[in-house]
Amino acid sequence: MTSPRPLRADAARNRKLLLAAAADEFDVRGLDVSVADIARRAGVGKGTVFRHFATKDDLVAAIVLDRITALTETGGELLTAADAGAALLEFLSAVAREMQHFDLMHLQRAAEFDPELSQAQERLFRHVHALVERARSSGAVRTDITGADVVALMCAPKHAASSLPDAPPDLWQRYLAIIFDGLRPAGAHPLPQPPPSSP
Amino acid sequence: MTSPRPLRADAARNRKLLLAAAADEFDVRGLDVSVADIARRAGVGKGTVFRHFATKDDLVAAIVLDRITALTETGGELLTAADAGAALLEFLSAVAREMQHFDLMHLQRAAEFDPELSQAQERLFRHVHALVERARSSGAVRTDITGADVVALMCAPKHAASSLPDAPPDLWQRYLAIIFDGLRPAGAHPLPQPPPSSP
DNA sequence: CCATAATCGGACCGTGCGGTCCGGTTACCG
DNA sequence: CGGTAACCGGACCGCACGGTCCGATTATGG
Repeated sequence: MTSPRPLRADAARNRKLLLAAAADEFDVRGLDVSVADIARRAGVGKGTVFRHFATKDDLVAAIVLDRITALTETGGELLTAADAGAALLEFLSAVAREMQHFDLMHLQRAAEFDPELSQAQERLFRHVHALVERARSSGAVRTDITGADVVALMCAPKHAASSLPDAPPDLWQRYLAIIFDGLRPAGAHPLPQPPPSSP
Repeated sequence: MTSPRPLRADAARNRKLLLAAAADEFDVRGLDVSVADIARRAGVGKGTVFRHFATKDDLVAAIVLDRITALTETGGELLTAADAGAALLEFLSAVAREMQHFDLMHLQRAAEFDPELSQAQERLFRHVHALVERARSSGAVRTDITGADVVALMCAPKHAASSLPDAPPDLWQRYLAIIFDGLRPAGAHPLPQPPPSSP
């Protein structure tokens, strides 16, 4: 795809270092760490960053693309699991684990001008819809929610947990459990507002 | 408190214009609109902004303080409502309506160096705890959640809704309903992870 | 081992931000 | 109505960021 020439050895190594450093830094300190910081963390000059990724946005796009792809794969495997409800829960756990500080808003904005990322996003959302559909028809989740609803709520557990200072790193599991209980059919109350149509 | 001298007429007017313009701009375009934009929107020079609010953070603190205070008042009134469960739901609706783009993380960071804001936050959280306690002992919400859990989840509905592009402005009601169903005792599954201790 | 082409890295640039300053203006008070 | 103190606003400053450039360096193929 993007390999008209086999990268030189040190170049390939630096690229990996950069991706790792950037992923780390983004996860810990948010999306607006400076490129200089990332370069320093990778033990590399700032110019090297821009040789590999023309712009900072390209760098975050590369990382997000990796994670989206990984999640899509996970979702694909879970599509054939026996327990559809457990599969959906497992998938949402994977999202929380993988997405750290990236939430949908960032993804949407990044995908807006990157067709590759946009396609990856679409593939992921298609899997979410399928997982939800299976869980719905198996009776594991209520029938009045849609895939788009789950997409919207996907990042909520992680976000809720990290909005508290000094939160233990696994607290998101608690909020995923609460939200997932809200998705179950048992004791469900009718929902106001129609489901969103977009994704 | 902060009135050693009664503000001059035009100064008071400009201050109000500024607060309104800033609140608007923050809600629509997020927390990082430039001070210059806010000034222009208020029909005022940039210097005037800094005369009224020594720093940009002070400006957002003033707005957040207003909203926190309003929410605290709402919470206080709801504490004497007949239906404790409905009161909690109503309160969470008020939060979603009032908080727009401000989530807890911003609040925490702003409160860190502003004792007044920090106290206001504490008062608000105390009311949340009380509302949750009442709802719990009336059987409206499950017994294994705490006030801190609700604090963490407070901003989730709005955040989930606004993570979708082209979402209708009231979509948060749908996600509040889902999450609130997750807080009910009916069909609740045991929760992993202990509740957070912090707020 | 050398020629060469690709890569490296840090000095450098433009921009836009938060924040300061001061001459001109305007509201208050006697 | 005049003196004065407060306020207004925009020119200005320093800084940090994303992004560029080019001389030094290094991996690679013959």
